[in-house]
This record gives sequence, structure tokens and C-alpha cells, in this order.
Amino acid sequence: MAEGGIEGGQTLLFLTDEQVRKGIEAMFFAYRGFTADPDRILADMAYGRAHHRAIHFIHRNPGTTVNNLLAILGVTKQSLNRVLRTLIAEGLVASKVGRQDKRERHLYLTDDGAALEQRLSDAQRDRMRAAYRAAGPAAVAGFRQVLEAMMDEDMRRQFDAMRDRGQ
Amino acid sequence: MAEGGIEGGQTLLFLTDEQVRKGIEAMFFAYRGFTADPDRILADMAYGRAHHRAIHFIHRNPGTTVNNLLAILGVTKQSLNRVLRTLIAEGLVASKVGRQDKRERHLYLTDDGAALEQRLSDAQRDRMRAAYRAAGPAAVAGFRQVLEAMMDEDMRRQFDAMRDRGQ
DNA sequence: CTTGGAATGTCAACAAGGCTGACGTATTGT
DNA sequence: ACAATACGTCAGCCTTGTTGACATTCCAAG
Repeated sequence: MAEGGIEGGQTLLFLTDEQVRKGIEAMFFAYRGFTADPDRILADMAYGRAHHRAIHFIHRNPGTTVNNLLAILGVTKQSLNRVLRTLIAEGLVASKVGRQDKRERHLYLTDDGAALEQRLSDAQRDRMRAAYRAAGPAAVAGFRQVLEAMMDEDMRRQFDAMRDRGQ
Repeated sequence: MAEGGIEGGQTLLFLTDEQVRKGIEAMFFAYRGFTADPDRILADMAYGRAHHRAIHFIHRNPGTTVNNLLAILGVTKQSLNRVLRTLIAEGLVASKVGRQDKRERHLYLTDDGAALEQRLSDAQRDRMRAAYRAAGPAAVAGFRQVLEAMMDEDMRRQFDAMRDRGQ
């Protein structure tokens, strides 16, 4: 990819410990920015980052079961349940008993839930969009490539399973 | 940036909500992978992610003051102090009274601390290095560009201040 | 058909690690 | 002398992770 020499300086240098370490730090600082805007919104309510994650993935996978959501979020069911309980109690999420398998609960956002999702997403997307715009399409492609390579196998499967969903 | 058309399809498409949303999810899943390896190591000890962060940045900024570390980590002094107290008690971090300003405490890793830092860094760097290798130099450059654009202003300053430090 | 095991989800209790607020102690600079 | 700064600490709260115990439901083997 326009890199010239097969083992040019560039190709050797970009894997030095120092370069990799800078990448680690960039990831740390960027993730803080990444969560900052929704966190600010949620701080005013009784919700936290965990609620945001649940709402996001229920929005993406409407009708998902608790078990499925568990796999996506990578937490224990007890931990997720506490979050879901409050979201259901406050009318942001609807839980419907499965029709085939009555053990399952299928999760949907209510109108209120969808409204909050929108607010949170807008805040987070704005920052992401600004970063994308500043960096340009080529950089974005690279960004995505590295992130995907950084995931665990299982997570990449989850991630790919949600590909091309949505609007 | 070699993008040709001023408003080509690419340029328009890469900013769709859907694309941005996928970026958000990639960030979420990737961050999990990013922290997974050190977390596994730390789980066996009495330490957590907070200790890792402190150790990392003390390693990077030997002799840093508590106040400076606070700014980097973005937590309260009470929160940092809890972590620091255990690290000092267990002999991983040394705290030396400042020579010019005796109110300050300068922080260093002990040999034991440096050894743990190495273990944790190795695990995290291995994954990062593998991701870098898989994605290639051009992707890595884009990755870094987007991450930097995603940071808060203050964080970017912190990040840049640590540029080109180290070995 | 019954029954025992597996799957699903809920409740309870605990720990880590954020946070705020209040306060004490050195030390510094005005 | 006094106010401001740097740091440490105590107390108490919240979110969000954990494990353990339990109820419900489904399914398959006897």
C-alpha cells in the first residue's frame, strides 16, 4: 500500500516498543473521550455507562434475549439484570416473555427508551463523526482494521454478526 | 489525501450514521480486548486495572508528582491515593519527598514495580503488536490519527506531552 | 407421564473503584 | 504572619462488576 520497500525503515519502525506503547496510550486517552459525552448526559440521571451499553445493543438487536445480550456485553447475567431491572421499571425497556420458549425474555426499547438512545448516540456519534472527518476516509479504514485485529475472536464474531444491520 | 473527487461517493458514505455506529461498536469491543490480557494477570493478585494505569504512567514519567499523575489519569486524589497506598505498601512504588519543594512526592517504580510493569506491558503490547502487524503500517497511521482526533483537548495535550519520551 | 437435568432469569450480598465533602499537616510564597 | 498549595486520610455514597442461592421453564430419558 504505497509503502515502497519490502522491509523499508517504515515497516520495521512501526513495530518498535515505543510505537506500540504510544498506541496503547492513545487507546487509553481516546476511550476516555469516547465515553465522556454520554457519561455527562447519564450523570444527571440515575444511570451509568452500563445502562448506555444495554440500551445501545437492545436498540441494535431488538427482541434479543437476555442471554444473547449477556454474550455481547460480556458481563454476568446478575450484573446485567440489575441494569435491566431499573430500565424496565422506569419504562425505557420492555421485556416480553418468549412465545416459543417461555423462559426467554425478549427485550425492546420503548418510545422513551428509543428517545434516550437517540440522545446518547447523537452525543457519541458527533464526536466520532468529527474525528472521522478530521482524519479522513483512508485513516478511518485503517482505524477500523486495527480495532478489528485487536478484538478477541469471540468478540469479532459478535461484531461481525451485527454487521450491515440497521438503517 | 489521495481521495480524488471532492465529494466522491466514498467521502459521502464514510460518514453515514451506520458507519459511525459501527465505529462506536468496534471501539467498544476492541477496548475489551485491549484490557483483557493485563486484567487476567492482575486478577490473580490483589490488584486491578487502576493499579495497572498508575504503574504504567509512573513508568513512563518517573519522578512524576502525585498532582501530575492525577491530571493524566483523570481521577480524584482520593481514588488515586487508595491505589498508590497499596502499591507503596507492597513495595512496587517508591515515593520520595521533593528536594526543591518538599510538599511534593515524586513517584518511581521499584525493581519489583518495574518487573510487574514489564509483565503487564508485555501482555498488552503483544496483542497491540499483533494487531499492528495484521493491519499494516498504513492502517496503523490511520488508527492513530483517528484516536488522536477522538481525545478531549486536555487529553491530547497530555498525550502529546509524553510524545517521544522513553527508550 | 413423570421426573431429573439443563437453560433462563431473579434476588441477595459483597468488593473494586469511581465520587464528594471535610479536615489535618507540611511547606511555600506573599 | 497568613493565604495558598500539595498531599494524605477518614467517612460515606454510587455504579458496576462478582458469586451463591433459588424459581421457573423446557426437554429428554426412563
